[in-house]
Amino acid sequence: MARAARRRPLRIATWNINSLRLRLPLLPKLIEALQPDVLCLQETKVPDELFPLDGVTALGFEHVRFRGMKGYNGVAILSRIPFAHHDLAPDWCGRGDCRHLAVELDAPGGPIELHNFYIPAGGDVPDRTVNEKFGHKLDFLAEATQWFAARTTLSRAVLVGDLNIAPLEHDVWSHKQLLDVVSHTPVETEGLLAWQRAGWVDGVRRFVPDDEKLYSWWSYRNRDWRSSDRGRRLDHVWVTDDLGGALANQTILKDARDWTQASDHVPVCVELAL
DNA sequence: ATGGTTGAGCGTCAA
Repeated sequence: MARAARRRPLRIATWNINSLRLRLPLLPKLIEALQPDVLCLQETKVPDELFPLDGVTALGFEHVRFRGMKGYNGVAILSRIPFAHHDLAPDWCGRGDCRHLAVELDAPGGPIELHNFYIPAGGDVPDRTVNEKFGHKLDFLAEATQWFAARTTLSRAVLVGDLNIAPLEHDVWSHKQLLDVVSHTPVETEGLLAWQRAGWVDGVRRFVPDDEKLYSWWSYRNRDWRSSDRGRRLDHVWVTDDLGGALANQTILKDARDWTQASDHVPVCVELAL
């Protein structure tokens, strides 16, 4: 009798790689562990003319889109499945600073709009009157929130990236001690959750209770990141409400923090049963 | 309050 084969879930991963050229040799380890169909990178730190296209296509990602600049920022989307460009979004805060890419994935069941964000870190002082970088971060957040809110027909979308905000109490090692630390201040966490509530589901917390500690980043500035365990969950995968039922699994690849010459962020992956 | 470390690319700046 004919029985439809159960389709393998679509896996979408995100990683702040903190220099693509330096850490290209680590990508096979990520692929072995997560088997992603789509991999979104942030902080590639490579201008487009120097992007290692041959290196990523050799890993099986035939469909690649990237936007980089010299020294800082930079995002890329590497995919095993075809996609079309999605170029409706504005130049956030009018800076041309390579913090966002979007594509329309040719996914089972219909196209999926995929957004890859690298939100400004925001500097050290959480006060926009003395720290312009914090103002930029808040402006970016507000602009993105408004832009998505205006897209009243948004459906079948996935939003990933280094959002540089740990929104929940247990997304940081000490809620009380981080309330005045950039990434966990109330204006940031409330802003991020307001954006999320306007149509998105947290694809990782769907599987992990809110009262359980969960991190995706550990600073380089600790002697022993694992024993001190002063982490924050800065990297996220959100899906629109209509895809919430397709969420099948999540993985935060904590082992990656111990790889040779590791990034300070680890990959985060979500499976969608489409 | 400060410092701790890493990357880009050669000054420091950004994180």
